[in-house]
Amino acid sequence: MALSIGRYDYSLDPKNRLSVPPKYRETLAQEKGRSFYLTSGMEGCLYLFLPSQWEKLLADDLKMFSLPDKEQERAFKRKFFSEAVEVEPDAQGRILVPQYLKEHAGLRFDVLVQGAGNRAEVWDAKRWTDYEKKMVAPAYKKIGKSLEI
Amino acid sequence: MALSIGRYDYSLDPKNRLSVPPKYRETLAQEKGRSFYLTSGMEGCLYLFLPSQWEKLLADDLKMFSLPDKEQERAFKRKFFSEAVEVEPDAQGRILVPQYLKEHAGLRFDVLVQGAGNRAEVWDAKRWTDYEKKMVAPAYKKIGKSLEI
DNA sequence: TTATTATTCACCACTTTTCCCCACCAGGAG
DNA sequence: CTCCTGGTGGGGAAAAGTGGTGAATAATAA
Repeated sequence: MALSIGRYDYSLDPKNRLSVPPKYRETLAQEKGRSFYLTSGMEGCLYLFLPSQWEKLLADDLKMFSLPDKEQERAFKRKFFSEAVEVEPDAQGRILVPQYLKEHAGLRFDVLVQGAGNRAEVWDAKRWTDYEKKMVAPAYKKIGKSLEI
Repeated sequence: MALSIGRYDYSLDPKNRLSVPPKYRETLAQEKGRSFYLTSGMEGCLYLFLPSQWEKLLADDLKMFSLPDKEQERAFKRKFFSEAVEVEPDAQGRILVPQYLKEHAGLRFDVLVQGAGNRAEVWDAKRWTDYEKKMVAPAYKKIGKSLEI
């Protein structure tokens, strides 16, 4: 399965359109579906999945949906499915970001699209730099002691 | 089978007509039946099924409803099925919400139609935000920690 | 039964939003 | 320089959301 890597700078235009890196679009063209799956992510970003990545997520990770407490399970599913959308790039390779996801990620004008392995992530530029300073750098230093690579 | 995802804002008009998202209507058009199935749901919302989703519910021998207490199970099934209606969208893509279901979900003017996997759900806007604060956020926090995403 | 009132539903109409397409500009390669 | 690719902006056609009217049907009263 295709791995999402790399970092790309884009701008979100007044119509909430966001360019997707050509490499991702190429990969998309080789897959069955024609749309990405966009949804809210942790730490205030958005997750962007290829169809194959999305399928895998549903098949593997979400087994944990089955919990003893069905009430909580419903609550989690509601958030998960309601915030996800299918987004098909236009002829220029741009996807449309729904208003509620734009707000979730605090997207303004400068936006980052970056690979994160089994998905890509969409970040507001400022939010990313803040997050990197506060979380990524310290964590990198700390967990380095127990990582093999 | 079609997975219901995404979030859409609509208004319930004075005649209790409610728009259905175009994507759901497209899917409906590709299925055998021409009607959705609408009934009362848990936590004060309404469930909206595509024909295929509804069929699956019945085909799985109704195991979704299974409870330790069989009398309670019967009681719940009775409510679920007696309150279910077939609703066919009109030329503008709106369905008619029966008065008793409107009351069950406390629908006022601002209404949400959102995907929940094996169904879509109809929520009063205010009721959803309250539910999200009280139930969704805690569940997400709890379950999210163990998820890889 | 008939007349009258209420309700439903198909159709029409208006406004806003969406989205498809074209155009422009910048940077890099040939 | 010229061609090509990729990012960005905008205009206009089409679709979507919403409200309303009137005919057909049902319900009720005389």
